[in-house]
Amino acid sequence: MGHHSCCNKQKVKRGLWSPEEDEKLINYVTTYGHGCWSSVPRLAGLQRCGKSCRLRWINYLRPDLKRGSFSPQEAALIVELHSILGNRWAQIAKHLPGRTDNEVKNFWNSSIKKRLASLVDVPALASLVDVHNSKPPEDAADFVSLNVNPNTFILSNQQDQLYFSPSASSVLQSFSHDTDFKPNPSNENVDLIHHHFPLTPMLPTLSNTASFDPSWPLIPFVAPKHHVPNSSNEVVQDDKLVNPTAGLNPYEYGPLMATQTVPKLSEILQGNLCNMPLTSVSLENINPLVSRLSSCFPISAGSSYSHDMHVAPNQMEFIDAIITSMPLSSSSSSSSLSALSSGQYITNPTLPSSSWDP
DNA sequence: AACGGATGCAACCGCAGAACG
DNA sequence: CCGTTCTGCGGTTGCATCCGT
Repeated sequence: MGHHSCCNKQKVKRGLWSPEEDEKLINYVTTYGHGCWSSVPRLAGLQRCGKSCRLRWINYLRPDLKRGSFSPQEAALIVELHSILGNRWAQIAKHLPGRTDNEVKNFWNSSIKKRLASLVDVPALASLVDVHNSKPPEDAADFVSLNVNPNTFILSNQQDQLYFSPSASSVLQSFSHDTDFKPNPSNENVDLIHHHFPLTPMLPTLSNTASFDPSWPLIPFVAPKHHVPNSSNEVVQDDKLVNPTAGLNPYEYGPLMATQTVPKLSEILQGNLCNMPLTSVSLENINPLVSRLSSCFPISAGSSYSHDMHVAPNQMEFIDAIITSMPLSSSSSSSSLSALSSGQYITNPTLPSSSWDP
């Protein structure tokens, strides 16, 4: 293996840094700034390459580093951000003050991944990890849903991402019960995570099989006024969804009861879009998503836009939150919806948009 | 106590893109 | 423009430590 160009010019030391080397680097950088890293080792009196100095400073010596164990809140935030950003550790680390990309990456690989692994059966996870670590072909299907618990993981070929359903919140719980973790009461994200993590949605799988995940939070639905069951296997009891696996179109029934299971986000979105009163999104803009979703579900999207349908306020909040919390939402809700419909993003519906500031 | 596997993490590598001359 | 250098990033490695036997 060849070394970096700056390392070939002179004999450089490698491996762990000694306290003396650290002191030299700290003294130099705090006094003069790093400037051009390639000249730092010479000026600081270090027999290291500039790249090594930079890495040591950024990952270990910087005064603003937090160090120490990750808090459960930080862990939850990492899981959340990873579900959105994938392995873009530098981007994730920007949301965690005092943490480096290297630290976040190591934490993910050593701790979170294992905890998530404990949530699913081992052979399934193995295939998941293999798939996730490989680059999907360009022409692959938009989604590769894994044959585990389809509500637990979903893979997108757009960003090589692993998505988690709210069942992943048990990861957070596992961290909370871990005595290694030191809660950080000053973390301003505590409330955010506590309240919003359980609401993390997932993108739809390309499956029209009815499904549900008992861990999904309660998300109320309001049935269309005029709905008439159109197939023999649609069953309504007391105007409430009883069991999505019984062949129902769960988005057409409601409200759900606390004791009942809740459908996938795709079903939720379908229900919301069908009831959408066009307050914030035009039909043109939602068409890509509707057409995609309708390809998965046996209803006609075109015939479902009815202005007199009931729309619960929290339904619109839910959809609006999804739309506005997307990274691209500030420029174009159309592109955001397109991105969602093509599987590019998964987002926390109630995450404040400020969290996405670059 | 000794050993070996597992784990955590600092550090390195190669690559891509930006900056520079 | 174009070649070179620098910077930043993600993947990987290697070693110290931990832990179970």
